[in-house]
Amino acid sequence: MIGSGGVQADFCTTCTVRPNSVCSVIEPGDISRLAEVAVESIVPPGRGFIEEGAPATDFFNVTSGTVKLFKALPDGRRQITGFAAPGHFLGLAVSDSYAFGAEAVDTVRVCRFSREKMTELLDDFPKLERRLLEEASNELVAAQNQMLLLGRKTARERVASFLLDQMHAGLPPGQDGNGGRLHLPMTRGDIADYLGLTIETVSRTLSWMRAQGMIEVGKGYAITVLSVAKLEVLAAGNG
Amino acid sequence: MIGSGGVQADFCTTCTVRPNSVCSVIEPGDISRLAEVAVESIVPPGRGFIEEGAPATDFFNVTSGTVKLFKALPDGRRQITGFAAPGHFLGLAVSDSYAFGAEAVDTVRVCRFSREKMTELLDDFPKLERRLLEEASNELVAAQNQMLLLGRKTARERVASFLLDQMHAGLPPGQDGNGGRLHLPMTRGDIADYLGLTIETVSRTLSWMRAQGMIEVGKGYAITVLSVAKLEVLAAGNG
DNA sequence: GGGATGCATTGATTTACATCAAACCATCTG
DNA sequence: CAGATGGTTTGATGTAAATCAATGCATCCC
Repeated sequence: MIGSGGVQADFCTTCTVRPNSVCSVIEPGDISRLAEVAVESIVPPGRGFIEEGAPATDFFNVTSGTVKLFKALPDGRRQITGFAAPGHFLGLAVSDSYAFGAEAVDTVRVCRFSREKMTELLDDFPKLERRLLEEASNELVAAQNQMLLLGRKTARERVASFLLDQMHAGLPPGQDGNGGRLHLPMTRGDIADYLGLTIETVSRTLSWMRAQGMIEVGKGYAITVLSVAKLEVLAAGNG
Repeated sequence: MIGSGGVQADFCTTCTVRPNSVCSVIEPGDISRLAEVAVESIVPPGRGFIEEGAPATDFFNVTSGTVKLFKALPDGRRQITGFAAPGHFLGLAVSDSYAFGAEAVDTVRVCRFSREKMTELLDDFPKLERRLLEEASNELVAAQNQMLLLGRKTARERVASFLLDQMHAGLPPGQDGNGGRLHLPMTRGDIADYLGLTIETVSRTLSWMRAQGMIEVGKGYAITVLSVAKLEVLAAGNG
């Protein structure tokens, strides 16, 4: 385990109030059970807290910030398999070692559980197991979409799909956020590693979209989507 | 639902004896419960039985043969997200429509459950839910590996990884099958759609591997792996 | 202020793979 | 048997994206 340090609170307080968090399915009366197993950690930007291949000792529940999950090849090539937002659950491995690494993009708060105690919890709270199955199913759908993207979409289609995904991410379905304003805490390098492209191609594609009047690229990590329709045409494989 | 026809038996008989099948976690005394909800279908080669986007009415458990799962873009580009072998579970969608299509590669036998009755089963048999969670976790790991392959590996690395995966597929871990002999029921087109390549590139890569003495390409669907070591070097990103 | 440092952007060139095209070789069918 | 069909292989050419290479532009720190 890398970066197991970081500030630690006595108890995972935030995740009991987050909707969709793992802890939120526990009945209020049983919260004390949770206090025995859950510890909150604050992970600074860039710090890794799950190392690919290391013994899988803990489960995590993200309560704030953004986490990048990735796999790497021996020569350093990296594929980011997903960005985990608050409510997301990490470390659901059947194997006894982690199949992926995890690193904080910005400042991240996670709720940490030991795996063996988690097993006990699962036995006692069937709702929790149902919730995990639901989460895993959703991730599977996302993974299949990403395979289609990585295997068959062009660079422009990938970036368009990514921006559209980011607009809907973390929002209840059927809501379009705040007028296309996106924050995107990750670097161009992270986006490239997520989309199976290079930094240069991501940058060029964003520049091209700006020239087409589809987006505005602001300072820092701000991007504003000006035309969802144009991006949707692109992402679907037309345009 | 496409191709919902096909020969149907009164009851899913094969899946109760298959290790790792969904039915196998049901206690023998409760098999009668299962008989109420499970129906076996035989699906001929090339026939689709799950249509992407159609209402998700059923769950399936593959009991023999090989199924290809795929997603498609409007213009016809296709990505095969996985091949489902016996024991595999299909249709675990949270949404009310299927996120992918499924089609028989060779002759396939599936055990079909209605989703609403499946929900009742889940309530009554906690073991079943545990088994599904395990299955979903394994698929998630496979999906992450595939994302690394699609996003970051070269054509040679992809084909090498595929052949190695196929050698271990369906076997208990730590067993190397029958001397490198592989059957591969799918066409070059299927392999291409699975690896994010074209038919021609798959064919050329296999020819190259033959020329390198790594494999033998037999008639029909037979491929023999002559040097696992060479393939492993390739798949890891060296060579 | 004046380097460093760490992203991001833009341009020139290369290349791995796709595309286009032609055989090849089974199996099937009238 | 001839011809059609569907998958596979091999070759010639094209191109989208990678690579190589500057330059820009913040923030940080001495």
